[in-house]
Amino acid sequence: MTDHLTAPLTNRSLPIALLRAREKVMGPIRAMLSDVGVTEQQWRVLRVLDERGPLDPTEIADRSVLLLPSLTRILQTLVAKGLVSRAPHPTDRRKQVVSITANGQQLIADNLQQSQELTAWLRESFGSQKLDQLLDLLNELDQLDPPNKSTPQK
Amino acid sequence: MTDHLTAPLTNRSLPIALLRAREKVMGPIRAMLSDVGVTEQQWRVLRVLDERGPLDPTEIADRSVLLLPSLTRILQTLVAKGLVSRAPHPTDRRKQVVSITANGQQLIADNLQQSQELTAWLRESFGSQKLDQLLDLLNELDQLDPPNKSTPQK
DNA sequence: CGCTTTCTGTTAACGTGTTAAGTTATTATC
DNA sequence: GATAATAACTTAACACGTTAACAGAAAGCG
Repeated sequence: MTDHLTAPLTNRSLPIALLRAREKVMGPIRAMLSDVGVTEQQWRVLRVLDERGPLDPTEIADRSVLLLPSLTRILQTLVAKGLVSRAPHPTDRRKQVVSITANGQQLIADNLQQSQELTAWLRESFGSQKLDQLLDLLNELDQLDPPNKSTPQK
Repeated sequence: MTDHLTAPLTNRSLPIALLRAREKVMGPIRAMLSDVGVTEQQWRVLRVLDERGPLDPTEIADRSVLLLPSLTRILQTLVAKGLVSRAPHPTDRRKQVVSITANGQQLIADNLQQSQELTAWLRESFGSQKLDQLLDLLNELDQLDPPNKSTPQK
């Protein structure tokens, strides 16, 4: 075995800690969603569209934390399921406008309560204050600039 | 659009915040690993084996936060690359013993410094104290029991 | 001992993550 | 205003995530 005097042990690794935490909170949510027949990612897209109204794919991808190639496939699935619809953008023919359908809204309405119960469970068992603290730290972390591999100076 | 008076906005959702944070810290690491020709998951497996010595697949999966079916494929790849080796378990013929090879150790040695630099960057730019606080919160979150879908009372 | 149950790992199938390349449409430049 | 960048997707290819089904081996039990 190599010498690890200076190697951060994997159990104190932020990437792994983030993975485990995500695993913990997503487990119950996935269970709920599988009953409805949508994946976690499809649910995120529906939620975003329901929250913000019609959007173009690029903005959907950004808000639901998906890459465009993934979103392309997901939208195809959601259209096939009749949960969203697409229309050409009025002025820019490269773009599309994606909207949630009535069926999509219904799916959300049908599961929102259970979703909120899971959120409430988390807030109770973990502690409201600590949860907010955690969210603040994560959001703050997200504001960081990635390490400069020769700072883009265009 | 549906009424969202009670729906937690996605930008205050813990699962999404965890995703974004993970994205932030993994970006630079992925860049480093792609130069070496191993994926993030393969790197995790190698790190674990290097840290703890030979292990059976189940424990590797647990420690590197992978599901067994994924690990099965990853180990096949790593064996093919000559970075790990497998041997039958001495007493339990269901099990295997997976070890990192000299090449695997060399790969880690070659990249450990850069990996640590990324960790150091994170600690500096985010703040050592906040990083520890974040890790503590995440680990604590991981200790929670999932919501009781009829508490397992065997 | 024979049989069921549990454990360990694999395979299969489908959806997503990630990178690279390709298409069509818009914008910038000379 | 033709041409070279850019932008908004899409497609393709490969790896992983997730669930379910499966095969072999060990444990529990009658």
